[in-house]
Parts: sequence; structure tokens; C-alpha cells
Amino acid sequence: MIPKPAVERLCRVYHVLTKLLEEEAVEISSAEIGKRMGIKPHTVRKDISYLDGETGSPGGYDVKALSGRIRDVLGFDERTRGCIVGLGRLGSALLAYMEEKHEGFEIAAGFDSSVNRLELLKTRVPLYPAHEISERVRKKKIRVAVLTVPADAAQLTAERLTEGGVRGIINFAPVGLHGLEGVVVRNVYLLDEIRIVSALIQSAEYFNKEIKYGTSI
Amino acid sequence: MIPKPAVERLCRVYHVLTKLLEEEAVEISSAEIGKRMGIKPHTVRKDISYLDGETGSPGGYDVKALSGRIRDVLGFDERTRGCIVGLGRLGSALLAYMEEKHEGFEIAAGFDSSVNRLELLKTRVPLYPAHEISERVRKKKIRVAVLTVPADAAQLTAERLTEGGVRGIINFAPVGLHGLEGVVVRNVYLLDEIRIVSALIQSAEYFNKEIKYGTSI
DNA sequence: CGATGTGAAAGGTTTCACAGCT
DNA sequence: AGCTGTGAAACCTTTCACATCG
Repeated sequence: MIPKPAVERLCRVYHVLTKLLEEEAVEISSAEIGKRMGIKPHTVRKDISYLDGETGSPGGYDVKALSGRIRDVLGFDERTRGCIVGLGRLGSALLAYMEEKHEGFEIAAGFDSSVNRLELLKTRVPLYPAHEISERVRKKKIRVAVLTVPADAAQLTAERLTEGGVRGIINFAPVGLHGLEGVVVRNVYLLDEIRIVSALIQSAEYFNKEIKYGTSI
Repeated sequence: MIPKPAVERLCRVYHVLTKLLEEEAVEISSAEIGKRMGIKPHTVRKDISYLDGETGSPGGYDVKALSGRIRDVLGFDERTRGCIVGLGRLGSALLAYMEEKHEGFEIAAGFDSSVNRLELLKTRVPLYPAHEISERVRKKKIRVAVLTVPADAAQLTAERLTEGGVRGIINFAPVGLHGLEGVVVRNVYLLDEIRIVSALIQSAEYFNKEIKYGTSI
């Protein structure tokens, strides 16, 4: 089993490789990947070693081969279909941001409980009222949902999504979701981020250490 | 030194306690906090134990006392001042979301390189052109920046922020920042999130395990 | 009794150092 | 020579089990 932090970093390695392909680069070293990501070369190598492939050589990694290997192992092969639920200010910004074409996933729907809002928004992606969530998610085979509803609607909406067969939820609502069996939940607590950074600074100062809370997701 | 994941969770404990104070709750158990956050009770207790305080008793924790202790240790005492740099769709959504009053921090400025955009936006918070960043940040004693500029402007903007004395950066640009001494950087790679969730699902399936990549930040 | 608080064990992740390959 | 690949060591975090206390 690949460690979770390694999976996260490999997703970013993939991101870097995608760009390199656009730049028509052929080979790249772990040092260069590390530099672009702000992490150390041996971390990059270790992460790649979890893929159980034979993609490197003394010149470095073959960009295409490595990118393909990551795609296979992490399952970027088939397009992953996602949706955004809750089209307030944050949700619609994320929709606009994500509905453009991206390697490895595709936004296939948006949902909101306000029909009025659905009519006002102009998006490429089709929008549906919230009560159709589980039905639409099932029909469209959506695997991942971005949850940007108000805190008090989050749990119920998450349950509806799970009923529809969603396997992963990226939760932007500032409440913990519970009781969702077999679903990967990632919480992104934007409002806490500033407090977290502030606390990490403070904590580092308090213990009179140099700041060592480096880059992370 | 408090472990970084513990600091992150304590920020969320604080969040929960703030809500509890609004509900006028007096005491709360680690089990209840854990339930609200989607984590286990002993994790909550361990995290609280890092605060080196004596806040609990057999009935549970005194909400006010615990909240005060976290505020002191994590430095939420003085208002932390933050800014948002890059007011595109995502940046201005975040600004609208964050400029409301929140416990523990305050958004004090917004920046963008397009003067046109600065004139169009209607915000409570004052907005300034990007070339004034380091000057304004210094004058206003801003400690934390939310970075939502395009990828190719991120490194330079981060450097300007650091010149102005910023101690922490929440980086939404999909590139790693490097060479920033003494600055806490947190990366939020929104576009990678869907891929990460998708990969975690896939990885769990591949290794035929039940999904155990639980809740996390 | 029912909760906290915490050393100690278990578990996971990162770092290291060097073998191996082209 | 220069880079990858990886077992082993070091390090950090979580979990557990139980002493403790009102």
C-alpha cells in the first residue's frame, strides 16, 4: 500500500510531468522534479519506487514513461467524473476554475438547492437542483464530489451523494462528516488555514526554533 | 514542540469551542469534540495534553477555559492580520468569504496587479495595486498572505510579501515556492484535490483493502 | 464511577547511505 | 561519473491501556 502522503505527492509529480510534456522535455532528474515541487530528491525517488516500475536510468526519468506509470497505478487512465455541490460564491468560483479541461478528471455536473441561482449561472457544465443529486450522480457515474454547501447542509448532502455512489468527497464545509462507509473524505477548511499558519508561526517562535514546518498540502 | 498535525487539529478544536460558546455550553467531553470533528477521543485528549494545561475534569473540559488556553498557546490572542493577493475569480471569492468577521484573524487588505479590477470590485477591505505589496504589508503589519495569483507570478509575489515581513503564506498557485527563509508555507492545490481523492480510492481498491484514508486536512 | 492525562508500544513516514546500473 | 533504487535507521505520530482524580 502506497503511503497516503506519497500518493498526494505523486499526484503533484504527475502535474509537473504533464507540464514537462507540454514543454516537450524528454528526461528529468529527481533533483529537478524536487526543485519544482519544493521537496527533496530522495523523497521523489522513494515515492516513485512505490510504483514498482523500472522507469529511471542514469540520465534521469523518461518523462512519458513515468507519467504513464503514475497514470496507470493511480488510476488516471479513465476520466474521473466529478461534480460540485453548492454553487454559492465559493462553489461557483471553484466550478469556473475546474470546469476547464484538466488532465485526469472532468467536472460533469453542478448542483444547488436554489433554482433561481441555477438559472442565473452561466456554465459549460449542466446544473441540476439538489433534490436530483443521487439520481443524477448515479446516472452520470460521478465518482468524486466537491462539497461547498453551508455547514448545516453538509452531512445530509454527503449522505445523498453517497447514496448515488460517490466514492470520494472534498469537503469545504467547516464540519466533520461522519458515518460515510467506503468513502474517501478530504477536508479543506479554508477559514482554519489562516489560523493554522498563524499557529504554526507562533508555535515555532514559542519553542525558539527556526521554522521547520515546511511545505505541505 | 507540538506536532504539526496536532496544531492543525487544535485549530479545529478551537473552532468547535467557539461554536459551543455561542450555544452557551459550559462543559464538553473529548468524546463529543471528537464526534463533531470526526476523530477519536484519545486523539483529542492527546492534542490537548500538548498544551501543558490543567483544563479537564471528570465532567469534561470547561469550554471557556480550554478555548482560552488554546488561544494563548496558539497565539490567537492578538488579532492576526492577513491579506489576499490576486483577486481573480478564486481570490475574490475567498476575499468575500474571509472578510466577514472571524475569531482569531482579520483580513486587512487585498492586492491585484490590474487597476481595472481593483476599481470594479466592491469590498469592505481596502484594495491596493500589486506594486505596493511590500510597503503596505509592512505598514499594516500583515503576518499572513493568501496567494491566489497565476502560477507564473507566484514566486515573485511571494518574495515581495516576504520582503514586507509576512511570516506565513497560504499558496493556492499550483507551483512550489522556494527559498523563502523563515516563512511557513501551506500549499492548497485545489486542482490536485480531485486527482488525489481519485488516486486514494483507486489505491485502496488496488490493494483490496477497505478504505482507510480517513478524514484529514 | 466516569471522565481526563500520559508513558509506553505500535505504526507509519522520512531520511540516509550506498549498491547497482548505464 | 552520475543518477536511480532501496533496505535499514531515524524520526515522528497515533493508539493504547491504565493510573489518577474529583
